Amino acid sequence: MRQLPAHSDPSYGFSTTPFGECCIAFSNDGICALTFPETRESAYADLDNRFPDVTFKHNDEKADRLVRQIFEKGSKPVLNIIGTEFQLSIWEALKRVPAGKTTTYAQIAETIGRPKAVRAVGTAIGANPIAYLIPCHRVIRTDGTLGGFRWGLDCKMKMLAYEKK
DNA sequence: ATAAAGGCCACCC
DNA sequence: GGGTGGCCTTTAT
Repeated sequence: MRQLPAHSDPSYGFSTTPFGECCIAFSNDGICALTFPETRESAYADLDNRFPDVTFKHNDEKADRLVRQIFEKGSKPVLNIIGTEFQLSIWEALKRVPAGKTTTYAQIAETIGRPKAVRAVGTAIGANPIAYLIPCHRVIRTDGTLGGFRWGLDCKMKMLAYEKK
């Protein structure tokens, strides 16, 4: 699996979104993480766990600039997505789900040509490193119920309502 | 190498 | 509504 190069000026910072405070991590290669942690400590832990060999510089100013671009201007910044082949195929499929629409875990499994891997699809979606920009909140269960969400079903509902017209 | 844990689903009650 | 068995990947022993 590809790693985040240490020479690419990895940084992170906190900022405010319509869904609460987020932690965003980025480097010269693009955004590598966007999370909605309960506490800052858990945000650090999350980053450290995902990129054990990388030390990030604190830069709230740049973080804030990025967050404004995303949530105020609606632009789609460059992403630097790091994961296994299986995960990448799923996260790419997620990016093709338009805002305001939902899909199901089973449909994603179908899309990537692994119709039986539904359970694994759920796990991989849960491991999505870049919340919102990789729209894991648009995936619900086949029976129409919400399914799970890493940062709480509340947050998932807010995101869906926000996109629903 | 192997076990255990998942943001699931279909099927039963 | 709740419980079981099967499915597949990832992570931690």
